[in-house]
Amino acid sequence: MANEKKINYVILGLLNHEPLTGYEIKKRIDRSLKFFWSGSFGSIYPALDALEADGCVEKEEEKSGRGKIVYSITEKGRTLLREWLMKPAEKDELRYETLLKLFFGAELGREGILVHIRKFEDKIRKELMVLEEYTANLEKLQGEEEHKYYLLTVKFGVETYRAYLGWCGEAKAVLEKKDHGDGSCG
Amino acid sequence: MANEKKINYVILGLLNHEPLTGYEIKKRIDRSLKFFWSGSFGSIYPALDALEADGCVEKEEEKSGRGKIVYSITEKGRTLLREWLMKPAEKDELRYETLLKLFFGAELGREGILVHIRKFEDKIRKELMVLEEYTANLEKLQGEEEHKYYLLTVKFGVETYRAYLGWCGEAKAVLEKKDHGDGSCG
DNA sequence: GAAGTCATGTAATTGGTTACATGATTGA
DNA sequence: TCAATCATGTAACCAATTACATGACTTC
Repeated sequence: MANEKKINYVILGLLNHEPLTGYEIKKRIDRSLKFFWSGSFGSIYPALDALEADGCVEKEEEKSGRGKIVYSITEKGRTLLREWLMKPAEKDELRYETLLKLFFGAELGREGILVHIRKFEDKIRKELMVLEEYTANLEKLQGEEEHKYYLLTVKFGVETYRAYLGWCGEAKAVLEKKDHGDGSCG
Repeated sequence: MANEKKINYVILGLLNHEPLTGYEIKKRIDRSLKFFWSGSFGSIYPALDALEADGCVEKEEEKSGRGKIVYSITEKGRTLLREWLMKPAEKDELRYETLLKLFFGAELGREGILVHIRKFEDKIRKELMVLEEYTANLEKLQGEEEHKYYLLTVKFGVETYRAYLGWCGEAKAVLEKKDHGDGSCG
């Protein structure tokens, strides 16, 4: 009941918008929550079972076709979701291996670190383009209450990614300066 | 040997700078890596044992006083660290419960979401002040190669946190507009 | 008919945290 | 003397991922 598996709330939150299969839940996570949350099939399916046993969701098995299992939220589930939403967020956590390597950069040296930064920059640039596309689409499509909140999370992504790119430029400038060497000129 | 416990590299990276006790390693993590990495005693002490058994670190037990155990890195450890540093970063991951709640904000409503955003803003504002202090100190103290990389990670934090605060302002503006209600005026 | 996606699930593992237990040293 | 911090460690737990297994439907 009151366990703290966040995947439960992710599922309830998504089902609160529309009935979905486990597979579709996974897709939603990978598309819309991707940059601030994740979840695997290995956690989704067992969580759906548990939520159903608990009466928080209901399942409907399709008789024809592939026999997919569509879940929808119950009143009990909605209450649980609402209770969780009202509680303060417990953990906002960033875990960037790139920064960890950068922190220990003295052992690797300037050039090696630049490789990491350029790779990071590329990845962010691509993801930013996607998020900017989302922004444009969502801004056209305003109206539904839900879209407003979705758009805010996307804008969060856009602004932090822009800051990342600004930082990448700065970091490269610092490291590409050749005036005080690290022994590389022979 | 080739297991992927990141805590091993955190420890090796820190010991590469200076010999430390397990307790001091924990302090370093909580002070300097805090905003992009974490680690508990429950992972540090066992990892130190394993690294020692592996010949990657050496321990020296203080005979007098508290009998603390000071670890230092070996050549093998340094090699392992260097190998890891050269590999591309595998995972840069952000997991913000605040954004998750925001995403499902339609169920909670405007006021509830504003509470989360204000709390988030406060936390970030405080952390930003700390990071800005670090920046000032590190900029004075330039010279050591290590400080340059440390400073870059701090600057990353400063710029992303500033972007967060900018976004908070924008988000509050969107949600505080009272013109299109959510049923709150009776 | 092959590749790709849709679709559901399980078992083993993992990397880590939390909570607990213990005790020495330091400083008000 | 009392609280805070220094200091080391372990056992229980935990949420989640990875890898695997299976098979139906769709599209070229």
